[in-house]
Amino acid sequence: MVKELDEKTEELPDHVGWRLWQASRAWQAEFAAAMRAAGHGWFTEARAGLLGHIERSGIRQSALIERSAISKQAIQQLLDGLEAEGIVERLPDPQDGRGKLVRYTRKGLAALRDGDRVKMEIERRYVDRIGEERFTALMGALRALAAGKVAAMDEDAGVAGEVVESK
Amino acid sequence: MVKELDEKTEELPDHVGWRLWQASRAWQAEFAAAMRAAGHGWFTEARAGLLGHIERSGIRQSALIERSAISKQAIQQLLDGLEAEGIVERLPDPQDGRGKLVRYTRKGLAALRDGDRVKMEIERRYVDRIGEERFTALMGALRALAAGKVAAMDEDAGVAGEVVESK
DNA sequence: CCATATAGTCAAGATACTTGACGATATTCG
DNA sequence: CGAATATCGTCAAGTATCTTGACTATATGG
Repeated sequence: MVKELDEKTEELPDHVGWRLWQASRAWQAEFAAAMRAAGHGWFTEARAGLLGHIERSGIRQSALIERSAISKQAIQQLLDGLEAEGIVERLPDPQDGRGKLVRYTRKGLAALRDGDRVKMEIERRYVDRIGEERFTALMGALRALAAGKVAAMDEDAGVAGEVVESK
Repeated sequence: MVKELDEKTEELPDHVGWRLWQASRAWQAEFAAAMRAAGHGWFTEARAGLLGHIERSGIRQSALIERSAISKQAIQQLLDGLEAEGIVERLPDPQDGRGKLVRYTRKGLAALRDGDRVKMEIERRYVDRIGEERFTALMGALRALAAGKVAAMDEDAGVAGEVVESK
């Protein structure tokens, strides 16, 4: 089944961008597969990213928009989908007649717990695979990279909107 | 303009999947921006990913499909776009009446050179940012992860093109 | 009260994929 | 040889994600 690429020794990419992409895709595929296996078939990457920004206690939709680097319309569409799946619900904000509160349903909270568990399992597998030391180095480098990216800005708050991104 | 997120100290994601995604996206954005700045306005992330698999000497479309983890139809659509932009051209394969050869045009080769230069520049910036040692550790860990993935999954023939090289 | 900003929605479209169906060519094998 | 089968590329249609523009409803600050 495996192709005999060896015969030609193709030079496949090995620069940092490719490696990051490759690793990121692999993680996402593993996570999504595990979530689907856990019965959360509605799970997608974009939704995962959004859910990561919704606190257990709920959040105002406008606040959600601020911290997710994508357009409010995109978020709305994602929320529409999640609401239809019964993961979150939207209630009117008693504090503001314009606003809405986004909250997990019970089903959503269960999914959240499974998500945390799956993440830990994947992380454990990663450590098994490459060793604790290497894994720590990986995380350190990735964190440093992320921090360095915003080193230009001192304001911690200003950073949040940018770094948080949608995922 | 700056939001006061500090007051709540939101716990932003910090697991390995998030970090990988974040780093991958940042790299791609940086690369695409630099390419567009270099006059290659047709450049997008998806196209970049595909172009990375096309050798200077050209490649059979079917071979391209094998090593790109997406469907052949998606690749075809990307190639359609690249062909329309004049980056690649498709010629009939003299060896196989069904097949086609995908080759860079002169314009495509120029873009490729710029791409290599940009990659090196980004890598240099990364090293400046987090230090040579950390960067080396990052690459080592990512390579190890990719290599370990092959051993871990065997039902993954579909992405053979992606992982085979890791040995 | 009025001007303006904010919260959310609706609509349309672009990009990057997917699956399914299909015709044309190659290969294998009775 | 010729028929079954596999491969190569294409066409068509649909999904997921994200965009911009236009709009309504509510809030806020002179």
